[in-house]
Amino acid sequence: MYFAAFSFSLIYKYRGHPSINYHPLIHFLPFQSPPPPSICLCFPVTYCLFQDKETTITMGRAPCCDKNGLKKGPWTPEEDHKLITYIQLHGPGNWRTLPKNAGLQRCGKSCRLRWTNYLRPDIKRGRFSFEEEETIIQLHSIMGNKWSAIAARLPGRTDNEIKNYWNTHIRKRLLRNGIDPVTHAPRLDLLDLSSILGSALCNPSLFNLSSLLGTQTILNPEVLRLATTLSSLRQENPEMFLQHLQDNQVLSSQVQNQVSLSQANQFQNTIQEPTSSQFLSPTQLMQTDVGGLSCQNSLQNVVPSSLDDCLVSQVPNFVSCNTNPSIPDKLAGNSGFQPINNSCQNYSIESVLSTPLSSPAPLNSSSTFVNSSSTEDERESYCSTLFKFEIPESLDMDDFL
DNA sequence: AAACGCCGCAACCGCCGAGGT
DNA sequence: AACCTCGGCGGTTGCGGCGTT
Repeated sequence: MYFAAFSFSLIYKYRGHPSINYHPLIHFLPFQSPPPPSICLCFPVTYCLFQDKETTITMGRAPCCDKNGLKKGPWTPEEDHKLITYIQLHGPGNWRTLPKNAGLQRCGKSCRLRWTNYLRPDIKRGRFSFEEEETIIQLHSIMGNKWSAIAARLPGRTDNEIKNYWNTHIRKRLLRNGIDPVTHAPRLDLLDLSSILGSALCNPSLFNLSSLLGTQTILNPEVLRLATTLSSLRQENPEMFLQHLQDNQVLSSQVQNQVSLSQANQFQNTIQEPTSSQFLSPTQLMQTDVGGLSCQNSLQNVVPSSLDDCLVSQVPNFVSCNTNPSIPDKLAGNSGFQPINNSCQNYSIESVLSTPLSSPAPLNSSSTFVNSSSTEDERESYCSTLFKFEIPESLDMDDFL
């Protein structure tokens, strides 16, 4: 297969060379036979601009390149031109000898990366589509950081590009939605759980501390400690309870209003019992923005039957890890969310907490994406819905992979 | 307008398995 | 069998762009 570049019409601002506008390779025409000489002449090949050192081979293959004196860093248009020209004529591969033959003072590895990640003619550039993003998320939930495998199912996208896109866009969006990008499960540790507790504690009919404490093996100890403290205060000293909530910044404006109302009524149970029609399904819960976490929303529109229900909806992956016999009935299974990792062998709170680059800041930060376009917002909303998918039990992972 | 800090992404680094000598 | 490179991969880095102050 031969390729010939025929258009440099599109402008590309070359990285590292702000003053140079070019695109190294916008279009290629496939040829079933060698391209006509006129096209070949457009890209004259410069052979062997430098002489390789003599390499003495005592065992194994000769070294691919001598790292001394080889250029590193951003590629220049001239280098791209040479590499493209050479590969047009000889095809990719044989990267060890390619730099020498192409007249490049680069390591073969660098040439291969430049070609596969940037210059290859079938690379699709531009923004990822919804479909591509959905595919990436779904494949990542199955394959993990197997970027090459994911890229193999996204024509025109390179593993490097997908990896970058994941780390810079999808990953952050998942975190902001309270979804762990490693396990694809909701992350309680990064949510504003104090708001949950504040909301729940404001409504005694909703709060089941004993059940919550039964989850101590899987919940953040700090959350449990806070829950215990608040529960005690609520019973013993409602005013101090309110103060404690405020000190811990656990009250949103809605919650504060609710607490004030409750306080005025001296914590009499004035809140109507919720009706089943008021409940959000787990799927709906997943679709709510973390900033308006379901339990927080409970004081506005929807009231879960208990804090447990809320937790169950948010923590499907913890269910299978539960070893506490006091909670399986509640935690075991009324979530419509299909956990990705049914096995908890390799899963732990620590693993979640140690997620690289993760930080609570982006999750609740409103500044990170202040300038996000509406499209970005749409993607975020859309992203939340991506976790509704289910993996068929019949799926043969070996075949799939 | 300048300084600063964050973000995105191309490129590099280091590791690994396969295979050549 | 030992040693080596190649090709591929995932993780990380560094720099230019850009928005904010």
